[in-house]
Amino acid sequence: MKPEKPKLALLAGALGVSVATVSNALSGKGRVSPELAERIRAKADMLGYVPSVAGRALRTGRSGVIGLVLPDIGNPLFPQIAQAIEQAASMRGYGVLIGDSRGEVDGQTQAIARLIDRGVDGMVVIPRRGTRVSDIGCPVAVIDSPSTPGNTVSADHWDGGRQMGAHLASLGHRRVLLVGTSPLSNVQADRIGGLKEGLGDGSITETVWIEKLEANLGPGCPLGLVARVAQGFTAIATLSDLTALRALTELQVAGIAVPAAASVTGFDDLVWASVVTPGITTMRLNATEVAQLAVTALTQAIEAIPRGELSPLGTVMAARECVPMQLVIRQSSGPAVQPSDQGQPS
Amino acid sequence: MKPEKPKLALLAGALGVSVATVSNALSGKGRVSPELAERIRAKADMLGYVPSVAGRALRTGRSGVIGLVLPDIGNPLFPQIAQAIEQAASMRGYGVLIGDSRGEVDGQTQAIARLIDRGVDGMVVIPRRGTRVSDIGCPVAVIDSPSTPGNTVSADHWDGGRQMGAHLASLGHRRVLLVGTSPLSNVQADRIGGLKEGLGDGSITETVWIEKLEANLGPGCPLGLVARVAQGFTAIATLSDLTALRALTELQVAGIAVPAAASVTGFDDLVWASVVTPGITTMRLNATEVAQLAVTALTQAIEAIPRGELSPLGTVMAARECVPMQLVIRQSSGPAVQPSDQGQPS
DNA sequence: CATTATCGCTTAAACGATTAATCAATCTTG
DNA sequence: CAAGATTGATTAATCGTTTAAGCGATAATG
Repeated sequence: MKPEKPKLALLAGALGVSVATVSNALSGKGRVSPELAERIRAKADMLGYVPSVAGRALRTGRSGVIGLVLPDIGNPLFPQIAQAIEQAASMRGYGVLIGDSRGEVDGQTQAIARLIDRGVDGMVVIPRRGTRVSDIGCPVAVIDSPSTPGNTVSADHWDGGRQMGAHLASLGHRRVLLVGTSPLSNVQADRIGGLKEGLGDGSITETVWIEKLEANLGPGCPLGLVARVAQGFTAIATLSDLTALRALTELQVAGIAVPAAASVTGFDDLVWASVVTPGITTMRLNATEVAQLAVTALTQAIEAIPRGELSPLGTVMAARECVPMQLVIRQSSGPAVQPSDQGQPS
Repeated sequence: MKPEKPKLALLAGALGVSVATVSNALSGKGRVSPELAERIRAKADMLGYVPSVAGRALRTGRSGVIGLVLPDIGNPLFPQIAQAIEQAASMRGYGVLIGDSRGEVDGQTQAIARLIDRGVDGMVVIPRRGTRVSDIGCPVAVIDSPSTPGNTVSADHWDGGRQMGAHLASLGHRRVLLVGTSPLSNVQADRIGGLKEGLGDGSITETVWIEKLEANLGPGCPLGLVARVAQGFTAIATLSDLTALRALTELQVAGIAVPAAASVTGFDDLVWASVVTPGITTMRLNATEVAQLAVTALTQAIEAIPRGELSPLGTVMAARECVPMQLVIRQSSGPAVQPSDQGQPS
């Protein structure tokens, strides 16, 4: 009538053995006869025994929880990453605690501190652009761009750019406008580099940074793409699907058909890329794999720590990894308009 | 040279008092002379003392962590909610553990179970549409629509719909196409109801459910809006900004100017609503306030539980609350085209 | 056969915080 | 002024788990 919440002592009592034996049997660590171990395990999941996280954490000094810190949770990429991290983590028996920077300047540092106070065993950090994750007191896996110094896991943004550049080049685009938000982002810098490489030497590119534009014209200002197209740019290669969306609609209302009159490409394959008309050609970021690598590296680092001590030298991480991005061709990219058509927008 | 991690015993030793006194001083519970208490507090934050979550959790039976469960983390609304919840929670000293349904059918139940096993004190759940959150073993705050039975916190989706309907009506729209994804969603049902009310009796509406459409025509299929406009519909009122985006671009490529030839409205004020051209008129969901209410109710329920026992009767919650939505007028909605213009798309 | 190993399990000591119970001293009060 | 109330601190038990150390009994060894 009163099904007590099963703890080790209860199991031990029910089977007439000591708690230590039960613990050993369930963890498979000590020396327990196979038959007894089996009986114990049976009883355990018959009673639905679940070890108390608190008790274990107190004794072992590890909480079984990792933190997830993002510069800006509002980032449209967040859901994908969060989901993938959570999945990878829970597969390894870890929980995921949210660390939010709250948009404040040094929110990242504060968020990290809060997580440490909560006793996380380690954390995955996607650093605010420009910032480095300094030596905190626990293992950290950083997700950023491969060109970030330090041990990081990331998508191969450069190669992604290269693929996209090659795609556009193969469609005959020679004058391409590159549109990003901030030059301080390692990720965006990589993508730009790759794009230029992929487009090849025969191409002319120009780069527009939205942050700078908006500093003058106010947030949400037009990007002036119509004029650019008139100047002969046949493709707008953006560094994010959000920007691509902005570009796409800006061109559409001006009556410039995409991709007939100009191509538009994005990055990351966010939700809307596939539902708008025309569908946005983009580079898919395999968040699952990135997360898997990051979490694997992180948990390994965590479990490699001897016993009871904090991470000895701060950040400990497995080798840097890099996962490829995948080109997703939709309808927003098409053959370049011929030179004869240029300069005379109807 | 070796700054040991401060625990109660260390503080006690340094001040020549007992750990109990230190504990009492810091928690303000027992009886400690004001001067001693002050000295202790000073020493505490001079040494940077942070109570061990594990120790406290073990003793008190509460972890100081709440779970956040969403049907689909991929939901574009997720970032806002997650951020707001995290903020509200950490203000009350709680951490937030992610619970992901993984898109599986009964993922929600599994996610909840995992969170409970991790020892959360309570959880905020945004239920998968159609499902009810049954009696789990801890306090729960549900975020859904007000028409959901049970104790819930939510935005006033109905009134949001009403406001939007009134807005469109005031612009002269009489034939309005309603576009949603699934009729099973309480939220969407409310919004539809509100829209019809707001539009008034003089209006003719028709509802399109994307899920059904895609079941026949495949995912990402056109919504057939061009034909609808030709039939005399002057406004497309969607139940989500994602759908609004889909509608907007579909019309744009067909050469139907928004809002000159047809208005489009959305819901939720997601990131892209403000960056596309034309900006999408939408209803802003005040995630911060909803989160605040949910977390407040939840933590109160948690802290109301006597001592050491699980929630006695399962779900305990404060009164149902409802926060208003806010109309954000942008450029995608405008005066209805006159009847004389109807039926003859140029 | 006497001595060690090995096996299978138990004892008991942590981990760090909270809190009821206790106790000595000081303060009220009739 | 003696008996009780109050104050300010301490003692010790407890939460549930892990794990080093201990201890008979059986098996291996010279």
